[in-house]
Amino acid sequence: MTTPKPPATEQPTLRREAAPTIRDVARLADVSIGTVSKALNANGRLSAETRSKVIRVAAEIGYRPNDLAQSLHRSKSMTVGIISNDSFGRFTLPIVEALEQQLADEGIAIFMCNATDDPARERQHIDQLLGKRIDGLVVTSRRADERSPVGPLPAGLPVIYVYSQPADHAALSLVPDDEGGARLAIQHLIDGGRRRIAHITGPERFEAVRLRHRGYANALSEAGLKARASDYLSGAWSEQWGREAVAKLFDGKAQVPDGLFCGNDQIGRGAIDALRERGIAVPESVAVVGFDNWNIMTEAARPPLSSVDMNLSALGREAGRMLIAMIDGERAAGTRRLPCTLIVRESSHPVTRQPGQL
Amino acid sequence: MTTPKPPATEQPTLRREAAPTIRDVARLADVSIGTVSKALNANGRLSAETRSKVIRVAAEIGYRPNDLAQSLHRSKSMTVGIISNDSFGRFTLPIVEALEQQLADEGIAIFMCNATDDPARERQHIDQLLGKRIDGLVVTSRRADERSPVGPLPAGLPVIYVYSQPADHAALSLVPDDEGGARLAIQHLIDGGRRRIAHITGPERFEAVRLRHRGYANALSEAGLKARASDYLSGAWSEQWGREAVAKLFDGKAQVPDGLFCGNDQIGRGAIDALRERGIAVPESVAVVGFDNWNIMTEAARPPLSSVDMNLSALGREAGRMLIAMIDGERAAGTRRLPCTLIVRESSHPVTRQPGQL
DNA sequence: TTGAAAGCGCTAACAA
DNA sequence: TTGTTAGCGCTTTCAA
Repeated sequence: MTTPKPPATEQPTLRREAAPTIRDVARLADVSIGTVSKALNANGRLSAETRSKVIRVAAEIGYRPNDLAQSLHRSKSMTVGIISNDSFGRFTLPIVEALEQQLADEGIAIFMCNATDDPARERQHIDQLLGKRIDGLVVTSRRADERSPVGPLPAGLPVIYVYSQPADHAALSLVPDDEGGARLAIQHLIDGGRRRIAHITGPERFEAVRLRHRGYANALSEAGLKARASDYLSGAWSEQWGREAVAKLFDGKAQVPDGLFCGNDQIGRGAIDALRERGIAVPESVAVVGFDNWNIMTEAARPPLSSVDMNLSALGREAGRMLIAMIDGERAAGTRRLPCTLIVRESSHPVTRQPGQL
Repeated sequence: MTTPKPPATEQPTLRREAAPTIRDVARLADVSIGTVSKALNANGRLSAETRSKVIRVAAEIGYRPNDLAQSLHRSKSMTVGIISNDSFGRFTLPIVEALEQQLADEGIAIFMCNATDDPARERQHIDQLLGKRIDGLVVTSRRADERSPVGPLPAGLPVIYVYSQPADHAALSLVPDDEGGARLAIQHLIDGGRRRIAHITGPERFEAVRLRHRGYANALSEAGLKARASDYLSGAWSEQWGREAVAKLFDGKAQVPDGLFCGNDQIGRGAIDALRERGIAVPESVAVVGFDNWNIMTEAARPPLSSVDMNLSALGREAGRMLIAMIDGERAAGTRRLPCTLIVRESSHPVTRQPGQL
């Protein structure tokens, strides 16, 4: 006999089963929905018996409250957005990582958005994030320079720029203290007995280049040393530029530097390579310090390269802390510069005495 | 006279204004909520007049539908999670970037989670993501090897492992075709006239090492060339190992290779450095090819290093495509290997003729 | 063409 | 101690 009803239209696709709801728990535990809520959120007073029964049933069927529904009610989504106007890279990464950890501990999830230098994409992402009712926004960048502020954003939405600064300085911005980092490097070189220190760095359109140069110049003059104009070389952020700059400083020169402060580790590594190829001993004749503490570079250099660490993880952690505070209602604005740290490796060991010796 | 009611408790904190709701639009446009919904979603039939009025009002007050509420209704959150059991690094990044772009185009946002080798943190993240009712999950890793599957996950939740494989092979996994990539490199070296090709690579506990070695060995034997056991050197993924391996292969040897296939670009660069320091011309005497096409390494090498590109962006894009398909109900499982590409640079230019010449 | 209302899953205030 | 219910903001069906 023929089937009276049409055959069930069986999908070849896997139908995703609906997640259990609080209603399911209530039915199975034979209590009301309100009771389940109380039991699971441990708020109202409830008999221990009922509570444990509800908890058991919930665990059995793998019940997990729907955050979407909760958020709708609490008008707090427990999510934040992080948007990069440049793709996530070497600098952004440690920041995001630390930030993520910090926020995860508070139960806040992160939406990751990348708008590679495309304002339209950025706008689109912001829109989407606002639709998702994020509780806060973090803006990062590949370089710490100023950028046009994101927006427009609803008033009161906590926003933090990390490794990035809004041109209008209206929001909180967390960046490394480049100038202080440079000072650390120079002070260290001076302490190691170096007296003529050159600075090989990147393009001057980078604020970091200007700030590090300032730190270099100030630290030198405070130590009574001269910062000669010819000892400052601005070029590309590359190993090749490091090598070229060494050629400029050393080839056919009677007076040469005994210390090199490089604007990043690639330049530093190029410089070390160039010095070695000239038979100039590092650190005996010339000490070299880089910037970024990018271990791929610092540890592959021969000898390993001392470098200034921007403590980007700390920057990320601080961003997380601040964002949480701001979500709780605190206000903050302006640029905050967090300290760098010097990591000493062989390339800048003192010439006169072993490290640790008097 | 004293104020009868207590002074308004003014918070020093910025109170975030509630976002406008559909109700606000309805009130201001003097229509019903249902009408607003119809007008904005362009579905039901409506007078053009009403529609445009609603749209205008919505724009004026900056109304943006609350995705949370929408999701609650549609039981689709338009979000996916991406979780890395290792922090997001050099390999994961291009994948995530491409994936993000792919999904953003569909209006899907990404939750980024990092559980650095901590199963408890991973579990916690998964929990959170399930609470947020993600529509899909992507698992990535710093290396493409097998890992214990994430979970338990609700049946039917689309899951893709990218640059990572679940040990149980129950889910879809997208990884680069390491073996094919190695073949490309070897074929290229052979085409360039090289006859004795050594393979310097990383630790054998990496599946990639074993697969690339297989590709190397097979490509050689298919070309009628011998893969000598002594020409296969497994060590660390470092420049230093590249240099050491060259010492082993060349120092005091009568018979030396004329081609070097390196397991990654750091090894390749170390090898090039070591060859140059021995006065062995690259590519004239020895051609070198690396793996990863990490431009920091390939372009800083002297000469620039040819390298196999794993097309991680393509991997990410494909993951995005597949994830969307799976969210739409498609099923997929098993390991899928995507092709690599060879990027030729000076380090492997043919010795007998200029490239492009017959 | 428009409005009213149920319901998505949850919380919290109030009633029993 | 437990149950009932309004409502978070939205979509959609049904009625007007």
